[in-house]
Amino acid sequence: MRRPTLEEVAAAAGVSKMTASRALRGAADVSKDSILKVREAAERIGYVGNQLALSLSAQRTNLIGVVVPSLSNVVFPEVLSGISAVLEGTGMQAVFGLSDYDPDKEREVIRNMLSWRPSAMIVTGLDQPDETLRLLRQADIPIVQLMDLDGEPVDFNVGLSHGAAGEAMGRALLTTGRRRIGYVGSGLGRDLRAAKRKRGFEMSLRQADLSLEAEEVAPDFSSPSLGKRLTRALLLKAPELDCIYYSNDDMAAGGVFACMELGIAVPDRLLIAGFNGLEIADALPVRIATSHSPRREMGETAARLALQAMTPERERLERIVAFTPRITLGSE
Amino acid sequence: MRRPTLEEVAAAAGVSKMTASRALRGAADVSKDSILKVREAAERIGYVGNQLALSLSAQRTNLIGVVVPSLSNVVFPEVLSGISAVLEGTGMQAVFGLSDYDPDKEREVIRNMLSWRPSAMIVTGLDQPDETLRLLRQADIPIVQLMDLDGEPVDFNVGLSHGAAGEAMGRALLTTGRRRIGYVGSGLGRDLRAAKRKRGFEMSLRQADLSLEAEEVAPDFSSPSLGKRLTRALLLKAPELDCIYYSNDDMAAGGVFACMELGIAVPDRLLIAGFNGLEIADALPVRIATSHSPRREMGETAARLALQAMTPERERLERIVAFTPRITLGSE
DNA sequence: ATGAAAGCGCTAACAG
DNA sequence: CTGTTAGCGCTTTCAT
Repeated sequence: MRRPTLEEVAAAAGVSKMTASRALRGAADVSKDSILKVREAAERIGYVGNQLALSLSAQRTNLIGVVVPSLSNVVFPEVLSGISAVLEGTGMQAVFGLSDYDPDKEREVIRNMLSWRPSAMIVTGLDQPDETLRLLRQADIPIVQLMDLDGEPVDFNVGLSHGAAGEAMGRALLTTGRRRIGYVGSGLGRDLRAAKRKRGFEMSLRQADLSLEAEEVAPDFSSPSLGKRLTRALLLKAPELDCIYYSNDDMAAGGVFACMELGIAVPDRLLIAGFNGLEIADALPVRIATSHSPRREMGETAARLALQAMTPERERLERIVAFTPRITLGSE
Repeated sequence: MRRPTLEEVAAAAGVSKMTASRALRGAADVSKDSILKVREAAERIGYVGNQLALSLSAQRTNLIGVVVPSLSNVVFPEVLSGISAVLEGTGMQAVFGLSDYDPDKEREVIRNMLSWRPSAMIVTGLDQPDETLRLLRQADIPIVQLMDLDGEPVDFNVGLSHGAAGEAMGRALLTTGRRRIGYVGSGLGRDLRAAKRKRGFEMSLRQADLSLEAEEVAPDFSSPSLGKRLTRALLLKAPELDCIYYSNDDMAAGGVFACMELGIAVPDRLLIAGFNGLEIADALPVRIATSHSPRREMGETAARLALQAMTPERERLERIVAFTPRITLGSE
């Protein structure tokens, strides 16, 4: 049994398809009487409009495609929440896709999304392969590239420079007098932004004629457990470190736990530095240093930009919106 | 400039629209030669199929609608990852929506999704208002209700009984000899499943002629920080507690942090019990009790069920798939 | 204020 | 193996 169509609503209300269509969309130039009859009929029949037909006919959709690498890292759910919140009530609707940090998968996800003819796309990062970029350009819709800033955007760009963020953290840590510095990270092969932070960090050390004394990296996904394990391994190799930089706060939290178990005073003897400014960092019994990335704001900004870029206002918009993470060093 | 259509691909390849259509979909009964020509033409022109037209014409979509209350609680991203993973490669595509724990918003999100004519829906919980249930039933597609088990499902149901989970945790804690028991929770007004766990937990206490000695609840969203604050408040009111049950592991982690700062030995002096079995519980420097909920598996199962329910196999499927969370008490 | 006609881009069904 | 015809359910455009 098929779902009721607009035609059936119209018949039940005793008007034409067009009048029914206008009435339901709240268009001007429809008599109060028709509106009432149509609304009533639609309600009674249980009519739910068909967006497929609507979008095909109107030659536009209310869809904004959003592609993120994963949902396992809390950062991305937060970005998505920001996007959702801004879109709420605008009539536009976000559609999410996951790339699993895989460029091929990302390309296919994007291709799939484009086949729904979204009115804009928001994608993570600037490092897409050429073919993916070509797909996006040919779509001829506003494209927002999100999170990163170190590269050439296709269209719009909202994010922060991870290279600069790593460098800034390095300089900040050096001001505290720390000199024996180690690094713990994970998934640098796929998490290009974490890798950029590490490079920036190392550059700041070089400028002070220092370098990483020891590092421990794993290909796995980041987690407090992994951070804890790698920290133990690192401290075994290099017990005299007075500071460790982590690929992110999840890993850094694990570092804190390792230190608690080992009886190492944080931050007095060992300073722990992460990235993101996650909620958990606030709750920990000791303070860590971190860069607060405005994840939700970046999502909100991207969504707002996408909306504006669909209007004539488009030409007057800034193509690049740069955020700067705020560094806190904890109790030091 | 409009995007190229199938017609243009066909023209470029020197065949008819239908042959082009068949060639691109890899249908049988198309000559090798046509396939090659069409593929080449599509590639050259940069053709991306139009799902709107496809779905409208074929009278079916490859969409599965998924509605969850939020992405802030890591549990839901994990569920979504499970769903995504199962759908990968099946040609079906998940579309996510957020209800923000608001029944009205949930209804509108579901109504919106249904207007895209998804082939199945997966929604969180069993406690939808009648009107929402009516919408879902009238859609005449497989409906999977997820996470919860305490209630009457519309169609299919995958989850666990939160009442039973709370009760089981209560009984387990009692076997450890704890008698002075407190509770810390948040958002029980909207998080109906957490409220069910609390009720089950209290029931198990009553059966041992006990009751909660003290409790601290807040309307906010759960987080380690909130758990820490409420734990401090609770211990001020009731310092002799030997056990605290939390609405979930995020809150329980905050409880651990509070105890560390207060110098309270966990679990020796105070046993901390949460719910979910989150990754962070493993990394903490002390052990907490928790119920391990198979979140990813529930998502996978729901997706698998939705897929099967779209086939003739539908009649032979179990309507209810019950999971039982595994309880671990930590070092006790 | 309302309606009729045309068409969005594709596939199902039938013919060749 | 390939093409033709007839929609899918809606909106746009043009009449009235």
